[in-house]
Amino acid sequence: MGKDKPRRADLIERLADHVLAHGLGSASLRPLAAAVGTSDRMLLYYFPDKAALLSAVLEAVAARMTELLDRHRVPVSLPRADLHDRLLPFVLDDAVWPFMQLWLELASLAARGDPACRRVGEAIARGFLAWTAQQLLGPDDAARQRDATNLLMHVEGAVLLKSLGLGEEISAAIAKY
Amino acid sequence: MGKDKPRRADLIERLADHVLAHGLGSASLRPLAAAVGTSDRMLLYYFPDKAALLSAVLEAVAARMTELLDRHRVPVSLPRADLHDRLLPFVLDDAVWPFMQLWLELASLAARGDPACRRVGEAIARGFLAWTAQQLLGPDDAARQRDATNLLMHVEGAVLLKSLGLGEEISAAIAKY
DNA sequence: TTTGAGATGTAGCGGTCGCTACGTAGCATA
DNA sequence: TATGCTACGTAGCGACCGCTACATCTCAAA
Repeated sequence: MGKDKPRRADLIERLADHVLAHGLGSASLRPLAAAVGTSDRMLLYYFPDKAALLSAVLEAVAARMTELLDRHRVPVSLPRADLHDRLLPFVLDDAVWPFMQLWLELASLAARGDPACRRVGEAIARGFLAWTAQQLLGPDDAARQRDATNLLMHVEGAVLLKSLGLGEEISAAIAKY
Repeated sequence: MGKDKPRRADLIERLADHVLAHGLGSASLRPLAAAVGTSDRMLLYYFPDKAALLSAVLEAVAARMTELLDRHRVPVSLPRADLHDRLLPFVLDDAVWPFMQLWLELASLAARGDPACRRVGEAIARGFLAWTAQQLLGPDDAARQRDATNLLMHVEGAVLLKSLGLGEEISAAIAKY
């Protein structure tokens, strides 16, 4: 092992770039292949089928998201309001926004029953939840988990509203939260 | 006027049923036509093109959503926590869930730049916001608007998390909110 | 030098997509 | 009866979809 794997891993990373930039909706084999300088024929040589390819790509995206979150971690526990004030600008930041766009698309497809999107999306969500709970001040784990869930609800509601053009209303509202 | 319009209006309502049930992702002309007992040929007879058809259908869906909200309105103003406790079960209810699925899809497409989804989605969101602010107790309009935005962020974050299978975590968390 | 396995190009299959050309029933009016 | 408009069926176009058959090329091992 370790000989032909690099080619495949390299493909996955570059495909992840394209999916983050353009979404799953325009992730057909031929455009995808063109974007990474190969052919649909070769994508189906390295992956059994399109679903397997997308699963691999989505897992790579999830890994990047985890890395982004870890880089944003602070070594101390924070009160809920303080973590909220850190987290909300993070998810609305331009650098993170492609992930949030894909995150919305995952949620939309999962809501319609797509099993792969449901699986990857739920894993990311639970990771996000654990990341949040771990940095939260609170009397016990259960309380931190509840606070983290509420915090996440608020933050991801902001993502949804921003995608619909309510960014200014969010800015006006969060100062008071 | 008023002669051939009924046929078109009837088509829109039945198409709205199908879009609510199956989403925009599977809203191709031929399946859509089959679902309402006609042909793609006739859909493009009553509508100039697919985009116009979907715009009309989405506006019909928005009208239904507005009607649903109005039926859920209470004649008194409520504190934020009380309105929250009314609103959250509403959006997570099975009868409303098809609207929320479509709502997520709209947000996802709007985030990628689809102008029709952005327009309809933003209109629904602002309607939702006004509906909420109007039922909220508060010192002035600005404060009610801020509270309504925050409440909406929380509630729509719940929609997103539920679609990914975090329904139980939400139930556990909202009791403490 | 032969051989064999991985890597790649070419071409195309059957299907769905949005959309259109064309013909023609039905029916109200002149 | 002749005309003309609305409503609709049939058939198909060109583009794209996921996927595959088949021939070939490369290059290292035997």
